[in-house]
Amino acid sequence: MSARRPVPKAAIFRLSLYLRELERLRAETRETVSSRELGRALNLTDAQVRKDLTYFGQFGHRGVGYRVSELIPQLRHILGTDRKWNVVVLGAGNLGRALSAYRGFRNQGFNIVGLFDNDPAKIGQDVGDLTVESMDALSTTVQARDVQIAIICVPAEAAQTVTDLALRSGIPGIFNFAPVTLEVPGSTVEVSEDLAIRLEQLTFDLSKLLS
Amino acid sequence: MSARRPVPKAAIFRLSLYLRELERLRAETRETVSSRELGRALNLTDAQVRKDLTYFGQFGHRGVGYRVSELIPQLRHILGTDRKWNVVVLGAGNLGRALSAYRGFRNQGFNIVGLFDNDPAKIGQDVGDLTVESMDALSTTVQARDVQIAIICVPAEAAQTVTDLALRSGIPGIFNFAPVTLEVPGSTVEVSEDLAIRLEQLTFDLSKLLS
DNA sequence: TAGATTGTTAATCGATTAACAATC
DNA sequence: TAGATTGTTAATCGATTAACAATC
Repeated sequence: MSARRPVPKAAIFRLSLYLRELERLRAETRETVSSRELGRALNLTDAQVRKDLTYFGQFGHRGVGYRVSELIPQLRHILGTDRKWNVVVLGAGNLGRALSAYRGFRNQGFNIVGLFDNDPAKIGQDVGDLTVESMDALSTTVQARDVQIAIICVPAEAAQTVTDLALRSGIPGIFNFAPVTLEVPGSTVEVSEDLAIRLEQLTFDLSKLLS
Repeated sequence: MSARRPVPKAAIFRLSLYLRELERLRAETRETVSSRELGRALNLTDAQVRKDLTYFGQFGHRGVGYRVSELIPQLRHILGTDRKWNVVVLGAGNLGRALSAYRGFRNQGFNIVGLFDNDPAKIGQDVGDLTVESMDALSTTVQARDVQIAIICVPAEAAQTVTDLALRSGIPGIFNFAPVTLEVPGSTVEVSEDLAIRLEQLTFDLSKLLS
């Protein structure tokens, strides 16, 4: 393992954008694409595209560009989406139920294998092809179904408790939608998404625009 | 208007985190908070907290810290959440229906005033206190209900078309959940959120952790 | 070959952190 | 007053961009 210079977090994000665009190009049966063209489609410079890719290897062909069908599996491998991930959704409110059924996840190799809630009124309800289970059953399910990711969709007050439960159950990855900063140990991975905050990024610009 | 040094985009995002944390502190009836403490709660340095705030003014009190009930309205004003925003949701699939009913938005001053879809089978359906309307009715609604924001929840293929329709209808702000890079004129504001990509940021780290 | 385009180094730009005088 | 903590400048760090030799 070489002493790897650190890869900017923003570069990882762009890798996903490249992959998304490449899959679009493949659907159009495009065979190659240059860094210039890829950048143009995503509002990035060609230098940025090449730099991001070379953090991980040499994927291009001088004078030619990048072969679409060659680069796609490479990016998938880097991003870890060349395999299946088993996911549980914790919290069966509006958002939890929607994400459980979201095709955007299922298409990308994420299997939603369980939906959990503490509310007795919700337990037993069917949501798509899932049935809401009790949080108490989480630990058993994680072992039985080899779960790697928990999507947290409970209210802010419950998020840390539910996260702790998920981690104790052996789930290493947390995708948090609750509007709270979670404390997780370094041996686990956490990504947070606060949709209201994202909307505030919009209103910040909008306020200036409309004033 | 002074020649304002540019504010990092990341700083705007953190402003929202400060606001969220301050509201939590206020619920606990805390009166003041220091930059050190605020940073600790959010995994940031105290210098970062102070720097971010001073992009917009002098809100603190030397020797004391920041008064919670004083800073909250200041941040709300900066972020544009000291007013109501009227929002329509375009696309009444799983995600669109969930976001239409999402309390996390409603609580923050976002009024969802319409839910639209092109599918005749969906038009007329009730979703919470909304009824799905035809996309054709969008333009009329925007004028009647003074809409500033459209949340795009249609499939990738339809997103640009629906966005163009929203912009033509006079909506200046686009919050896009479709997995596609939109083209919008500079006179409008756009924020994109690809949930599958966010999940890939998690699997990138997770792959390394589990290998 | 000539033209195109990568991979990579060096230069630039921007954001974060450290340090400390101001001051409550 | 002494202790705490801000606001701000300067130093550091990191990320982006420009430039170009390598090469298909």
